[in-house]
Amino acid sequence: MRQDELFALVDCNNFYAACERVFAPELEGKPIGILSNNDGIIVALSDELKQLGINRGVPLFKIKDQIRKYDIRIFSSNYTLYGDMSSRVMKILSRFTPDFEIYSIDEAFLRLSEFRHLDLTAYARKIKHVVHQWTGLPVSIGIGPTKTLAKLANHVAKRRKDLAGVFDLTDHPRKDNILASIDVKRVWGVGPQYAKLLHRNGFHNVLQLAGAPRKWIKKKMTVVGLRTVLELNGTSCIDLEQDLDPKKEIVSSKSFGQPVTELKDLQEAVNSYCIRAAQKLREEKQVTGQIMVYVTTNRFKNEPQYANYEFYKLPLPTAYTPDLLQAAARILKNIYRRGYKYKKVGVMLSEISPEVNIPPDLFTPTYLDDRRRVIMACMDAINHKMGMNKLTYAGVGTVQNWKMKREMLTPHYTTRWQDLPIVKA
DNA sequence: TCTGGGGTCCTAGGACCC
DNA sequence: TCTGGGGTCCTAGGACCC
Repeated sequence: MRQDELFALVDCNNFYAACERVFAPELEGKPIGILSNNDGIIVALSDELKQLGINRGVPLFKIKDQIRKYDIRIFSSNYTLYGDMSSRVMKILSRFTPDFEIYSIDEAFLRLSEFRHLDLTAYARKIKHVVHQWTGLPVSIGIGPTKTLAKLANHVAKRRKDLAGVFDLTDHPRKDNILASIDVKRVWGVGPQYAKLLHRNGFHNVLQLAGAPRKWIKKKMTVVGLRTVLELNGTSCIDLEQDLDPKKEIVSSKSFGQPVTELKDLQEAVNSYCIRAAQKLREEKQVTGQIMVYVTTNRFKNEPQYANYEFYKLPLPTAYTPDLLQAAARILKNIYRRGYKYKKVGVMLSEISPEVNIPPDLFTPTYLDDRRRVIMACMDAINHKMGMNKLTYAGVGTVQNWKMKREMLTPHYTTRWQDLPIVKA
């Protein structure tokens, strides 16, 4: 716990919508919505779209009328584009301090404790300016003595237009008034459930939450909630996480573009997610000791429902795709029931550990010491060079009835030569 | 017709052991 | 009538994040 820290949270405004806009300037001023996988719900909105009263999470089909009426521009999510723009932003931020944490695709925490002699608001304005100039993306920056307060300052920076996107909450003369004007649900770490609980018990604004009895908070919101309250009071409990620690589980799952009933189609989808999960595993130089597969029908539909899952412990930790495909196929056969319309299947790898830690086995060759690892490395190298899944397994099928919907996808402007934008003189 | 995907952390409670 | 106690490990579930 420390009292003398200073953090900035840099957050790209409406990141996905802004990325689309960078390469299609005619979208300036237009309401924009970005869809989830399968084009199901709105996951990101431009300010113009928010002003129309549309919220994150609303299903596309529910706003069809408004789309026509207000000329709303809708896009499928283009993660290749967003990922590439994100790494550009992060690279720029790293020039301003080596002491920073990439928190999500569009956010980073910067430790500014060593910069306290500077005018931090001016410094943040400069960061904002450079990011915008070099990438075309607008960001907001909040500054505070803890990560939680920096997040909150960022919220204020976004909401109040007079601040021009930068706000420093540290030692602010009107800090209490500001905290008192913000609902607890805006606090990092307070989700819908805890917000309800807090409201029920008379804690409505952030100032009230900061003054809540610590014992009660710990009892009702565990140590996580307690940390949040301490952070609101200026005691830093959540440090930067710089060395990205290896993942503890890897999940690959997607809803289907249309209902799937046949085991064969489910099997293809499971195979394809399995292959993807195994690739991620090897990228991190990890092996897995346990695989889980689950299936579920569409819970929103008024038709027979079924959901099930099963774990399988692998005899030895592995990252060899065929091992996982075999295990997954066996699980799927166990849990599949004929007669249901399936909406989604998923694969989860857990008990993940670094490949160098595989225990030596006297009798069975492990993933490390036989040729399986070499084969995987070859496949990964080829796919990396030639494009995703140029080389794959017959098990993923060729028809792919389950494939997800992406009907409104923009080009891969930054990562595919043939999609490069053309400048007309 | 159409409702996302991928993560993390914490706790309670059961199983098991001595 | 009496029927321990404590430690550890595991898992499921609930909360959160973007």
